[in-house]
Amino acid sequence: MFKPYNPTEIEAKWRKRWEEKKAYNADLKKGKNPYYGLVMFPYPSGDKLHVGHWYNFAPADSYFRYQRMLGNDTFTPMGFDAFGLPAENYAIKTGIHPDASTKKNTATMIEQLKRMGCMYDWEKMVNTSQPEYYRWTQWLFLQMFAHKLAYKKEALVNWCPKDQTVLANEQVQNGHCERCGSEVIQKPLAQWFWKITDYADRLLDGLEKLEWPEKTKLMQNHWIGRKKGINLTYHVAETQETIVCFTTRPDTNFGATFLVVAPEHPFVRKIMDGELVPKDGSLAEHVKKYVEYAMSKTELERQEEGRKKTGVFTGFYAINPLTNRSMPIWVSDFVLGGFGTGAVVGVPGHDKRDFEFAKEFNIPIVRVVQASDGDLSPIERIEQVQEDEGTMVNSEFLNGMPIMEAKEKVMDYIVGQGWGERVVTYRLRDWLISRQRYWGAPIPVVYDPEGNPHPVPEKHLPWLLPTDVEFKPTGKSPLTDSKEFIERTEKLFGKGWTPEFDTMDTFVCSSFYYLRYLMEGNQKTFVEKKLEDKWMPVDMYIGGPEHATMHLIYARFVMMALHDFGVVAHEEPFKRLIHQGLITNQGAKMSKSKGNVVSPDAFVERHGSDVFRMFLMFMGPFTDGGDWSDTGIKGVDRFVQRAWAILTEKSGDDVTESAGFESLLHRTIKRVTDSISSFHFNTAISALMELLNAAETAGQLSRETAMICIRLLAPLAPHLAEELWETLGGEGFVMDQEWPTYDPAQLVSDTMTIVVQVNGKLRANIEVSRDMDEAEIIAKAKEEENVKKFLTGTIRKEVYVKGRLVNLVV
RNA sequence: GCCAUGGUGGCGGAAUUGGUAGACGCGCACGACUCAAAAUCGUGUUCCGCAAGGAAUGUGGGUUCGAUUCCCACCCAUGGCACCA
Repeated sequence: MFKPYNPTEIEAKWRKRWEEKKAYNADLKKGKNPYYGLVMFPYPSGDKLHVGHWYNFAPADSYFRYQRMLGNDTFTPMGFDAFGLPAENYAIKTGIHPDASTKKNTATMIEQLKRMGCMYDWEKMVNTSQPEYYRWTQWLFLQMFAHKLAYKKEALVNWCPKDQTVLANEQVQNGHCERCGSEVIQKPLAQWFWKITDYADRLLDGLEKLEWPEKTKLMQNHWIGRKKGINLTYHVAETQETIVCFTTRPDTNFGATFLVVAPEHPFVRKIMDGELVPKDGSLAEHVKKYVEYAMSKTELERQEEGRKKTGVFTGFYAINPLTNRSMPIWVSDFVLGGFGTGAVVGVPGHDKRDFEFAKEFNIPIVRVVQASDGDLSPIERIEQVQEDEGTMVNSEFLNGMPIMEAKEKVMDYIVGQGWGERVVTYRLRDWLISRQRYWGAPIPVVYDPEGNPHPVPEKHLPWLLPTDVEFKPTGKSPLTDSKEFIERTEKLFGKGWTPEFDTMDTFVCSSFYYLRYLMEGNQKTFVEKKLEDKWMPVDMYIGGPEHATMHLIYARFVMMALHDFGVVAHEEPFKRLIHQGLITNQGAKMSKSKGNVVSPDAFVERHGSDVFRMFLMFMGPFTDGGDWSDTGIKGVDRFVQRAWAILTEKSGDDVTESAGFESLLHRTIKRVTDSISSFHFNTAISALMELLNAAETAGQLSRETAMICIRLLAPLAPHLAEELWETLGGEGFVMDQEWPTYDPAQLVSDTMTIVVQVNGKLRANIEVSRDMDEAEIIAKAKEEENVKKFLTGTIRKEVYVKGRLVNLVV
């Protein structure tokens, strides 16, 4: 009596068996072919798991199951990135302690994750908010401190005067507080930094060896932003002053006609203070007025003004050493005080911003690069500004050289003359790790009565996060409230000693979690070297593209630093990386605040986990994502039921398939293999659907073929595959079986279909045997009725593509 | 503005060393089963046309016997960066 497939009952049965047999618990010491498959660990939000999580985790699991069937000892751990702002905000709103809400949320999420049927090794779970984890976050800080990679300095933070709190960049919208709308101000605060800039070159050069999406590598490249250029020193005429300008294009310096300094530049300060007086005294007043105006502008006002250039002449001139030309010195806010040297040399013929500025204030424009089309006319319109390529003109000894060659030549010359020095600049800035927040790992630092920082000795770790704290914003770090924290510090270090009240950025917690998974019961060291050597780097890391820069740069930096400290053997944490696409709902990212979060629970309840995860994979390529819609889930449900029916009811030992079917089976093995290994689960599923359709037409399957089909299905529908495997008498778990291989000889058939075109238009299909030669095939093609009909006039050309088509041109 | 990625039926999507565009699935239509409905199964389904045939992969051009695929220009969408010298 045929029984339809009942997912609820059967999925529960297999999950129980997997757990009993510890099928997913990797023996980190024994594994011979280590394969470390990792998905970015989730934040345990109150929204529970949504469809987006499933879209990320389930296909990743299918990929790792496939790796396991290829014979790898796969290790796929899971954990929680549990510190962070949402739990703290929730606490402010409801009074529920972040630790309580986090624990509740993680418990729920673990249950949900287990229902997915993923092969996570829960014995190795980590939770960054627990002392046994964050002691290592603090240990990392101590290492950074000991190796002089941690330092304290004043930095500006986004400050909301009404809410009395520091805001993250994402909480600032157009210069205003996201919650109350007040204007956000920049407030200086002494904070801890990690010197990621020391690693800028290595972070950049290391990208080459990584098998990451090119897009992601490019983003990191821009983020680090290495620029090679020169600091050129200009003398200010009739004074003892000099102004240093950074430029990456010294080759165009014969075309320099002005200098611009930022309003914050010391030279401007001297004019305002009356230390330097221009010949025309009234100019000093103008400078003063302009600087006041520029400094008062808010971010918002600057944006509104767009790109229109403003500025004033200072009354002073700089001398270009190359040409001896006097160049007027201007002040303008398009030059940034904090970048480069805070002064730029204006070459309006070959830089668009300089051009706009020169046009605005009638400064001469000189052409020193000939356009690639040979244009040598004066530059009058912005389209003529030649920025990228060309040949030098009007530049004495550089004339006739391509710009790259001229650049090297002129730099050597300038350095030789002592007018400047080569420098490399980076866009990357040091990592500010201090947060004036409660829900994070306390920075393990204490201050002596004189205010000097001292690291908390390792024996006092974990340096516990106090619990006697109010979460209400007061304008200070919440830990300032804790009596216990202050008493603890005085008791351990002495009277007058105070703890650091800031906590660490959660990106610190997530910068090394992949090492903490490799614990194997060991909690005594940060990471066991043998295991690290064996399992790292992560073979495949899967997560969202929003982490392309921050998390993925911080993790690389930390790994490199740990390597230099002698803690780990490898320098790069993630060998291969792929980003899943984003699932939106009505075009928007799913979030509780927008109220568009789709829960997977009802679908899983109704169709089972296998159907739901396959449906997500069938939607389209994994890297694409898409807008959520449940239309079509029925098709996958039907597929599962039909697969169950055919494989259990219509397979037998005494069946022999047709040659055509056997060939299809081998082509399917190839297609499924290729699809899964390139994360195109959608085409893997459609290939299996086609095979099933053919099997239905054939009526019966041999047992051998059925067992191949089940193995192909196993990574995609793990529960169903186990049940089928058992029903058909397979030994052990199907996920422990070998992945099927195909016979290349089966991929080609004896006959082939040749397409016949006349003038490029399809007119007929002919079946020919594989051994027919070109002349025979063309002759056969010409005999087709529908071909003859269109062969009017003489044949001018006959094209034959082997095994594919004939095209007759008349 | 710059950089990156993409644009294919009613819908999700498939197909690229240039060679039958629309696989697979959804939806829809018709039919079978049913008192009926659901479920299931079968047939059809890019558009225009009764048909023969023609048109069609964002738009316009180009290369080619042949272009979704290569080249040029443009439009649109998404993501990232943004006065970075």
